[in-house]
Amino acid sequence: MSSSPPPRGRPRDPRSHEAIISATAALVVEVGYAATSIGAVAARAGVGKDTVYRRWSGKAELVFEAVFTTTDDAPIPDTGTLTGDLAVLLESLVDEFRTPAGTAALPGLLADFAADPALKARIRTHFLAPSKDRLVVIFDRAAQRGEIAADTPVNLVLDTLAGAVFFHIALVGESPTPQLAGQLAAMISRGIQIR
Amino acid sequence: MSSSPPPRGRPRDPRSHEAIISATAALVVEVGYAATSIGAVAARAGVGKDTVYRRWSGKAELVFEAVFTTTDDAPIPDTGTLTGDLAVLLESLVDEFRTPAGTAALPGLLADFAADPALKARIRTHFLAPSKDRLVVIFDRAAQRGEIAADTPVNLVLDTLAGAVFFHIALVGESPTPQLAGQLAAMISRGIQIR
Amino acid sequence: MSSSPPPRGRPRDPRSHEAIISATAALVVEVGYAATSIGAVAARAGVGKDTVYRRWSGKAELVFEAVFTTTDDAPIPDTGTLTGDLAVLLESLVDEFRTPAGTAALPGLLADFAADPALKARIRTHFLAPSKDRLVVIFDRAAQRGEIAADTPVNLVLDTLAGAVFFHIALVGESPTPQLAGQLAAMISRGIQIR
Amino acid sequence: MSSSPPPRGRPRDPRSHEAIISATAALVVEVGYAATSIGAVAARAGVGKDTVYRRWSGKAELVFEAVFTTTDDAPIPDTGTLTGDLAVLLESLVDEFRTPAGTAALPGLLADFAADPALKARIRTHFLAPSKDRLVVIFDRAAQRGEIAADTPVNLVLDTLAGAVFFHIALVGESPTPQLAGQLAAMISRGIQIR
DNA sequence: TCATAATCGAGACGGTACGTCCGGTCTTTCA
DNA sequence: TGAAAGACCGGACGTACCGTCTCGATTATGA
Repeated sequence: MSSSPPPRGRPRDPRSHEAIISATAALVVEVGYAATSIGAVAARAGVGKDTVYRRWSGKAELVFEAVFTTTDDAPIPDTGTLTGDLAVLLESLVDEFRTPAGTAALPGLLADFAADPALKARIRTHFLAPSKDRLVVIFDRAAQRGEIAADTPVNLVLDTLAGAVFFHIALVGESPTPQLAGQLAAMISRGIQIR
Repeated sequence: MSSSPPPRGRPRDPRSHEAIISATAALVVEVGYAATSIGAVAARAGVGKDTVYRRWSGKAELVFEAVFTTTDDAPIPDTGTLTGDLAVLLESLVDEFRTPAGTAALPGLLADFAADPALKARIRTHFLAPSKDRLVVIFDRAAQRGEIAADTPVNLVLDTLAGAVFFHIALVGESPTPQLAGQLAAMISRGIQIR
Repeated sequence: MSSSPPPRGRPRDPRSHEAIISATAALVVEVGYAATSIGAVAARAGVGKDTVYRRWSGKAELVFEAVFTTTDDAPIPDTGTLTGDLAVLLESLVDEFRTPAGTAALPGLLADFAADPALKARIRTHFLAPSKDRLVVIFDRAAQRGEIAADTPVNLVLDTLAGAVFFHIALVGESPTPQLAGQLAAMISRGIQIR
Repeated sequence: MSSSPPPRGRPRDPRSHEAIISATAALVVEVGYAATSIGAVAARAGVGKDTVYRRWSGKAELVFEAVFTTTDDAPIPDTGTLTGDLAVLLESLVDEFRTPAGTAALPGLLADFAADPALKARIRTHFLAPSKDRLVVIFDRAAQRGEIAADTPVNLVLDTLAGAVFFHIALVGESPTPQLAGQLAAMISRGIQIR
C-alpha cells in the first residue's frame, strides 16, 4: 500500500499541459507530422522547450497523446451478430483514423514508434489496447453464440483490421468510402466464422 | 517512335548508381531509416551529394529503390486452391518485409510517401503493383473455379493483406511465426469465398 | 541615525551563507569561472537557488566574495625604503592572484564587473580599495622621506601595479617567478622617485 | 618546399567572411561582448551558423579578429628618446583599447582567452606580438644610446604597459585623460633607465 | 496562543544560446 | 557535360542556464 511520494517543489501547471497539447494538435494538422517541431509547439503554446521535454520524451509521445487520446467511453457494440459488432468497431476505428489530425499524424507516428524499441512496446499496450479490449468482449460473445471458435487469434485479427484501415486511410487516403467498415467487417467475420 | 535524346557531355557512371544503392541499403540496416541521410549515403558511396540528387528526388525514393526492388520473377502461384495461392503470395510478402532492410525501412518509408502527395500516388502504382498483378490472376482463376465472386474487391483485399503483414512485422515485430502467412491466407480466403 | 528595521519573519540561516561560499570557491577551482553556475552552486551547497539570489545579485558578486575576501589584517609594510615597501605590497598582491581560486576567477570576474556599470563602480571601492589604502600610507612615508613628490598619482601607480600582475598571472600565467614582485617594485619605485 | 594542397570543392566566399566580421564588430559595440552570440552574428550577417563555425572556433576567436586586427603599418616611433618612443607606442595602445569595440570586447575577450589553454597561448603570439616587436626595436635603440641596459626585460615591461592601460580603460573606463600615455611613458622609462 | 511574515529546499516556468547535423543548392576544379 | 568536393543558408535538435515563480514546511516576531 505504497502511497505516492509527497510532491516537492512547484507543481506543474496544468494550463501548460493543455496549451502544449492544443498547439501540437493544431500544428500537426496545419503543417503535418514531419514539419511539426518541438520548438514550434513550445513557441505556439507560449511555453519553454524544457516544459515540453519535462513531460514528454519527444515528438512521438507528444503527438500520440495530442491526437489519439480518445476517452473511448462508447459502449462495447452488441448488435447480436459478429459481423455487426465488427462493423461498429471498425466504424469507430475508421473515424479515429480519418480525423484530420489522425490522418496527418498516423504514418509518421507509427514510423517513429517502430524505430524506437521503447516506444514500440507501447503500441500494443496503449495504441491498440482499447480496441483489443473491445474485440475480446466481442469475440467472447460470438464464441458463446457458437459463431467462432474459442481460440480465435485476437491479435492476428486486430492487426489485420488495424492494418487494413491504416493502409487504406493513410496510403490511399482521400476519404474512404462509407462502406469500408462494413465490407471489412463482413469479410473478416466470414473468415473466422465456424463452417 | 521516341528517339532517345542525343546524349551530351560525360555520360553518367553506372558504378555510381550501384555504389549509392549499396551504401543506402547498408546504412538503412545499420542505423535505421530516420538516421540515414543523403549526405552519409554519398560519403559512404564515395560520391558527391549532387550525384545522388541528380538521380533521386530524396531519401524516400532512394531507399525505396535500394530496398524494395525485387525482380519478382517468381511464377504466379497456382496450387489449385485460393487458400494455397494466397498462402504462397503472402509468404513472399512476409519474406520481403522481414528482410533486415525491409523491416528497418518500411515504416519510415510509408510515412514519407504518405506525407508527400506526389509520392503517395506511387504507392499503389509501384509499391503494391507487383502484388496486385499476381492477385488479379489468382482471383481470376478462383472465380473461374467458382470459389469467389467475379467482382471481389482486389484493392480491399490487397490493402488488408499488406496492412496485416505490415502491422505484424513492423509494429509488433520480433520474427513473425512461420504460420502467419498460412493463417492469414486461410482467414481471408474463407472471408471472400462464396457461401 | 538609521536604526536597523526590526527583523520580521524567519531569520536567514548563517550556515546556508557559509555553505554557498564554500561551494562557490570549490566549483570555481574545479570547473573554472565560466562553468560555475548559480544552479550548480546551490545544488552543491544543498540550498535552493533563491537562497543564493536572496543574498547576492549574481555570479560576479558571489564569486568575488567567495574568492577575494582577504581580511588583510597584515600590517602596512614599513621597510624604510619605497622599493622595499612596494615589494612587500606586491608580494601579497601576487599571492592573492596566484591562488588557484584567484587565477581561475579573476579574468572572468573582471569581465563581468566591467560589463555591468553598477558592478564596475565597485572595482575601485571594493576590489582595489585595501591595496590603495596601504599604498597611500606607503606614499606618505616616502614623500616625508623625500623619495617621491607629494602629488604622485596613486591611482595611476595602483592600476599599473595591479594591471602588471594581472596580465602576468592571468594571461601569461604558469607560476610567476619569485622575483616578479621585486622586479616590478624596483622598476616602479625608480620610475616615480625624484631625480 | 611543400606547396599548399590543391584546393578542392567550392571555395569559401570572402563576402561571407567580411559580412561576419562586420556584424560581429557592430554587435559587440551595440550589445556588449557577453550578449554577442554566434547565432545573432550569423543572422545579422545573413549567413548560416555553420559558415561561422567553419572559420572560427568560437566567439573569442571571432571577436578577436573582428576587433583587434589593426594592420599596424604605422612606422616604429623614433623620437630620439626612450620616453618619447614609449609615449607614442602607448598612444597607439590606448587608442586601440579606447575604441568602442575595443572597450566593449577586451575584458570578456581576455577572460575567454585565459580560460582556454589553447587560446591562452595565442595572447602573446597574436595579441601582444605587434607591440612587442616595436618595443624590442625601441629598446635596442635606447640601449645603443646608453639609456637602458641591454638586458632590460621586454616582457615584463610589456605586461606592465598593457596591464596598466587595460586596467585603466576597462575597469575605470570613461575616457582616459589624454595625458595617460605620457604619464605612463615617463614613469616606466624613468624606471628602467640607467642611473 | 495565534496571526503575520520571512526563509528554506525543491523544482517548474518562459527564454535564450549552445554547437551539431541535415537538406537541398551552388560553385569550384578536373575529367 | 558529369562528377567529387565542399561551402552556402536555413532550421531543428536536445541540453544547460538564466532569474523568477510557486509550492509546502519551518522559524522567528508581535498581538
